[in-house]
Amino acid sequence: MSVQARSIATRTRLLEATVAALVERGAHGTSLAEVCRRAGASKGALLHHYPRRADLFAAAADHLFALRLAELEEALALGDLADLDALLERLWAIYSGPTLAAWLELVVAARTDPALRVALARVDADLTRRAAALFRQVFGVEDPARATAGARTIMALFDGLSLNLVLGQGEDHARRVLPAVRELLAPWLGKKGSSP
Amino acid sequence: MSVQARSIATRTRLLEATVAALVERGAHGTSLAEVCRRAGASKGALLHHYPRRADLFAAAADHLFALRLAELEEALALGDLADLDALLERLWAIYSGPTLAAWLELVVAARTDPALRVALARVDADLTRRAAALFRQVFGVEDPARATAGARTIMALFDGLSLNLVLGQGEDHARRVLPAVRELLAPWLGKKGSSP
DNA sequence: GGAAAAACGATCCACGTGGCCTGTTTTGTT
DNA sequence: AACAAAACAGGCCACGTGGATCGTTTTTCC
Repeated sequence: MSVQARSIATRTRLLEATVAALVERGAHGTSLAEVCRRAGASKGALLHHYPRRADLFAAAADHLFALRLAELEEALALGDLADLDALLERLWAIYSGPTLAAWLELVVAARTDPALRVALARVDADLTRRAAALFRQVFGVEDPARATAGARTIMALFDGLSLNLVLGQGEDHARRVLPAVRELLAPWLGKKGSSP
Repeated sequence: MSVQARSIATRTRLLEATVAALVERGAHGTSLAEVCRRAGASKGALLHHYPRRADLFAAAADHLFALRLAELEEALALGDLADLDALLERLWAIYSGPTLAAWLELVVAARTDPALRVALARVDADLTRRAAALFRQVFGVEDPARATAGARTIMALFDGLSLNLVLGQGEDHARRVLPAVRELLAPWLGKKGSSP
C-alpha cells in the first residue's frame, strides 16, 4: 500500500470515527482518546494528521459537507418531484439521520469557538450555494436570490424539526408535524417558475 | 433578610449566571467555577443548592422555560396581529436573542445526556402546550392537534433560522430569509379559523 | 541499498474539572 | 440565651483531557 494511500485511509478512518463519536457522545464527548479508540489509531497518528483538536473538527466539517450534499442530491435525484409527500419523507429521513446530528453538534460548538466557526461558515456557505442551485434547477426558480432564500428557509425548517426530534421521546411524535409542513410548503412549491 | 429569601436570591443569581455562561461560553464552558465566579457565590453554595451538575442544568432549563414563555407571550400580546411583517420581526427579535442561544446549548447537550434530556423534554412539552394554546387563541384555530402541529412547525422554523444565525457572519445575512418565511406563512395564517 | 522523510505508536505532563469534605456564619425556635 | 438547622465558604483530590515529546516502522527516492 502506498504511503499516501495509507495516509488517506487513516485520515478517513479518523474522520469517520470523529463523526460517529459526535453522533453518539456529542462534541464534548469526542475526545482524542475516544476518536483513536474508534478509529483503531494511536494518539500519535491523530496528532500527526491533525496537530490541534480544532483541525480535526474542521476536517470533520468538510467530511460532513460531502456527506450532507450527497444525501441531498440523492433525495432530490430519485423519485417523483411532484409527489410532495414522498419528497418530504425523503428529506425527513435525511434530517432525522446521524449526519445532521453530527452537524448540529459542530454548529453549536462553533457558536463559542471562533476558529471552528469560520471553518464551518465556509463549509455552510458552500452547502447553501449547492443546495440553492439544486433548489433552483429542480423547482424552476429563476431568481437566484429567491432560490437561496428558499433553500435556506426549507433547510432551516428541517433543522428545527430535527432539533425537536432530540427532545421528543419518539419519532412518531416529531413526524406528526409533517402534514403541517406539507401544508406550509404546498402553495409555495406549486407555482413552478412563477416568481415575479 | 429571611433565610429562604436569601436562598431564593442565591439560586436566582446562580441560574442567571448559568444562563449567561451558557450563552457566552457554551454548555462545555459552563463549569461550576465559571458559574460561581459570575454569581459571586462559592462552590459550597452551588453544590448545596444543586448537588450535581445535572441538577443545575435542569433548574436552568426551568428558568429558561419561564423566560421563553414570557418573551413569546409579550410578542403575541402587543401589536397588531394582522401585520405579519411586524409579528415576524418580533419573533425574530426573540429567536436571535440570548435566551434561545442558551436553550440551543441545553438541547444539544441533552441529546447525549439522558438525565438532562428527560428534564428538558418535560419543559419542552410544557412550552409547546402553552405555545399551542397561544397559537390557538390568537389565530383562531379550533382543532387542538392542528394548533399544536402549527405551533411546533413555526417554532421549528425559527429554531432553524437561529441556527443559521450562528454561522452567518452578520445578522443581515440571516435576516434576508425573512421575506421567504413571510411568503411561506402568509397563506397559512390568512385563513383564520378555516380549518377542515 | 541506504538515507531521508513520512506515517505511526506510546508515554508523559500540566491543567481544569466535578464532586466531596470539613469548617463557619446566619437564621429560626424554644 | 441556647440550640438546631439551614445557607454558605473554600480547600482538597482523583481523574480525564489536550498536546508535546520521544522512539519505531514503513515507503520513497537516488
